[in-house]
Amino acid sequence: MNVSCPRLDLSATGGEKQQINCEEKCPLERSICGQKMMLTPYFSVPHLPGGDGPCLVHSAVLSSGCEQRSSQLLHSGAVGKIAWKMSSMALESQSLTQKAHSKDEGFVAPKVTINTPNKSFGQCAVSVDNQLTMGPLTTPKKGMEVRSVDPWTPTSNLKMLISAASPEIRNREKELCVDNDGREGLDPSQESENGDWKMISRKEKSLGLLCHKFLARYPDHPNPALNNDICLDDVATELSVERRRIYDIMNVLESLHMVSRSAKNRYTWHGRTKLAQTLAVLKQVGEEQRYGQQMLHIRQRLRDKEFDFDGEEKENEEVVELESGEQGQKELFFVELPGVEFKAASVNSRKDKSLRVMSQKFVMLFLVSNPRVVSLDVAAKILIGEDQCVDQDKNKFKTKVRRLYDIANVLRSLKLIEKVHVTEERGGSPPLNGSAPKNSHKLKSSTSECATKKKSVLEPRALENCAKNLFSSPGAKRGFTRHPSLIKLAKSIQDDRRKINSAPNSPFKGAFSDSSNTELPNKMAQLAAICQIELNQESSTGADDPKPFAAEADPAAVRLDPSSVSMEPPQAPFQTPTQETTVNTTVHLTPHTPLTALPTGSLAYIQAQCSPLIPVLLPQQRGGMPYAVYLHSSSPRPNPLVRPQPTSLAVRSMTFEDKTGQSPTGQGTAKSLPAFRASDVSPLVLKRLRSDSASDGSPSKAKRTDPNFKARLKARRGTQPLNRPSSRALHLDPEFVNTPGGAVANQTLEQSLETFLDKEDRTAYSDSEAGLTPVRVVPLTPGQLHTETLIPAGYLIPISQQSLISYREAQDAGRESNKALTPAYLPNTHCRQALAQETTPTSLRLHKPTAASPLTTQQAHRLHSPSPAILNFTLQNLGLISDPEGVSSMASPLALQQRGMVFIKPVSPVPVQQSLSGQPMTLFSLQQPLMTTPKGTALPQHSFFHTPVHLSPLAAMVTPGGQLAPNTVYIPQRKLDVATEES
DNA sequence: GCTTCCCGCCAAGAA
DNA sequence: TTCTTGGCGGGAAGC
Repeated sequence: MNVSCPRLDLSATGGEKQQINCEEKCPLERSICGQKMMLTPYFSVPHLPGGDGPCLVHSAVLSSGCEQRSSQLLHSGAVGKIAWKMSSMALESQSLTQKAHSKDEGFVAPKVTINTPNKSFGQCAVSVDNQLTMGPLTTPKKGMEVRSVDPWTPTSNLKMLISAASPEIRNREKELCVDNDGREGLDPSQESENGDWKMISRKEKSLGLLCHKFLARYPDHPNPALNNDICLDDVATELSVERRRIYDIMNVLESLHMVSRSAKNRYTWHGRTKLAQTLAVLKQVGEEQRYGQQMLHIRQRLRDKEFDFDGEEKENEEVVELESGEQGQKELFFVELPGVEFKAASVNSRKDKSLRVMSQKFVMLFLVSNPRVVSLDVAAKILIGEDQCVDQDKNKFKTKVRRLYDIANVLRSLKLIEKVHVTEERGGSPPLNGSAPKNSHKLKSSTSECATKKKSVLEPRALENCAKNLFSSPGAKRGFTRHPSLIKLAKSIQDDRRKINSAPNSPFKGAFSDSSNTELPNKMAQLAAICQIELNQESSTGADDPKPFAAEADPAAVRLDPSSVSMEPPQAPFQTPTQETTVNTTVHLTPHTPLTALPTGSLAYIQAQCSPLIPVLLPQQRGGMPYAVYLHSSSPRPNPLVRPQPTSLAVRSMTFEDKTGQSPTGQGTAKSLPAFRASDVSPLVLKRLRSDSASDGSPSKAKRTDPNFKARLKARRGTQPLNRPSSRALHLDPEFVNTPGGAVANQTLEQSLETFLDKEDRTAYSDSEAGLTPVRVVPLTPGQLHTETLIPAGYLIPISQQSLISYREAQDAGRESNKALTPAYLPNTHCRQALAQETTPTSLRLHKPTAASPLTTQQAHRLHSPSPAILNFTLQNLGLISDPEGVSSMASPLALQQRGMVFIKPVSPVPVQQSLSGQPMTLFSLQQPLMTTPKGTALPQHSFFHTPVHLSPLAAMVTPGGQLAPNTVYIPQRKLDVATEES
């Protein structure tokens, strides 16, 4: 059967945006809709709420079909400062062959076509046939829906993709196939009668999966010249769902301007062509709405609750939250894009509660939050506040959360956000008094989450990681971490580790076995040393260290996937403008940072960036997309910038990464902060904010062991925010805005950002001098992951090669920009040159440019060398990186030992330099001591394996005074925890 | 027990 | 009046 639907082949329109009469062009369409469709002309001018006028700032390049070219220009560095690269998920690029192929061509027709020569004529594959024979489609009635299981339909293709990606679903699909053998054509209602439909797992009927199916039908970048019309009836029929569900999807997609309502029951598919533009606009609007501010308030309240053991406080806080939420907040309606006419049916009647509006607001929260982790709870509160609902009750909150789940699921399908495990970083207040955390259920939830979800990725280590989380959680009561049963568990885990380490492929087997016996005591002794070191360091550098703003994670976070917008495989070594803008920022490594060589590996010790995660790069896996596996480190990490130690609570969360590659801090926060300090903000609020940030600089757990430090901490207690991610957190992917248009669109934002950054840094300094921790000092680098709050436990985070490369570029640019910076700004820059190429530990084989290669050697390194960002990220997480001015004591080999993290080559010892010549290097995650409470000062190093390497960034990093030592240094190593993707 | 979110009722509004 | 749209919350699956 070959159904030729003009909807899929309207190239005859010549690319003109014109009114298309279905009756003329599409017999099928005629029979289906018989109505005119208007391809959206891009003329109208949006009026952004709170804005002074039309928001055309971000619309310059994007719109209609110029994106592709713009993208190329941006990637080549010819245009703009921000290159929103379209990276792709390996899955997408590999599986969606048709889609990817289409993308390569720039524009493609909607994949609605069902051209299935081999299609079987089973009863189950009848959607199109039925359309042809049934005449005009009407609203599907219950029982009329047909399950489209034809293997050659787009939906089936999607199923294949999903099946390939998920063994669980694959198995389920197999079962379904078996079931359908005898009952093909059964519609959901019929199956329901038979019980089959209801037997289908709830997950398989999820809105996210449905959205996946829906998205698989259409290209990311449709040719505007073609008819990209969407008939809801068709979709509902072919996806075998009720239209109600389709509305949910469409509303969210509409909020992102991926679709636009063209007529009743009809939408026009825009794909991701406008996504970047939309996100840029939303970001701007979000900043205007001061969502970041509101989130801070709410988070602060939540943190206050944590410290307040009086449950009655809750009600009062609710009121305050509402007030704060209403503060300075303007009523926000649907944000339109230039040229996008909004035709929602009930836009005027329900817009305030519309799912699309909620979706936009939700996305805004990600865009303006730093880190881009948004708690559903917080989001719900904000949304409720906007609704001016004073008498909010739990029901309303629950309803809001339900809707947010719906939205989040769709956004996840779009790969704009993703759920992540977030370690509960209870920054604030280490229970010095030994009191138990108020939120014990969260602890349970976290651990449960860890035990279950991490299992899928790191199953062998699931329990271990959970235990590590427990021990690494500063927020958790220490007494708990010392509980004998946990210690016993830790030992058990260590035994397991020994077994793993004793594996034949472990190059350090002997060393580890030797040290295993004394490992625990030694580590504890080391921890004590760390306490002292960090305390000293804090004294010397103290508040000068850049601190992430609003680092606390909320209970449920979503994260934007770097590949969400892009379908292109990461490849280009071009520097993104966005990253260039971050040159002045402190080097903040994230899993999304480039795996480039370390030509100038600027390494900085960012105390606040310490996280319990040990990122392990898994380069070039899955279609060339490197992944980072985050393993929780159990070691006590000095984390002055972040709110104290994360509790070991790894709660399920979602991250929404900023795909703009822009630092949330740098933009959302930076831009919002000035307003914060404006006169319209009460001193109390400002103080709270500062105190909030102060928590970012909260001492590590190790520090807390110091009596003096405890006293200091105690004095500050109550003002320190909890860096505790909520159980419902979403994280926006840094790259989600990484689209060409977005780059241009955000250019303006970026330009204005630097001014704020400088301001903020200065302020931070003054705050530090005043005894307050700077609100925000760490401008995040593109694609960076806010480690202190965003701690995906056990997730494989795809790393865009592009972003990685971009990071390198950003660093380079950053160094140059730093030269021009005022001295006041420099201290917070934390960028330092290093003998990158010679010393960079790498997990990637260096690319040797050929004569024909247009790439320079440096570029080649950028492409294939390990990213300093990764290194920084890791080291920062481990607290091993020191800033140029910082005390170098932390960066001693001992510190490395204590952190238990090291970059090593499979064949060790070998100078890193050699590895750079083409030999692959592997990044290993070394296990951390489970015991987090340092009790001794003895620092036995003999138990550690040392890998002599030539001076590396690592070595340079650990060199006191920031001086590069031209000597080979020994990198202490501990147990090997070979983190592979399979692990 | 809590989180997550599917499901479908039913109301508002458009046709 | 019919149909579209989608707000809303019960309640169950899943953890």
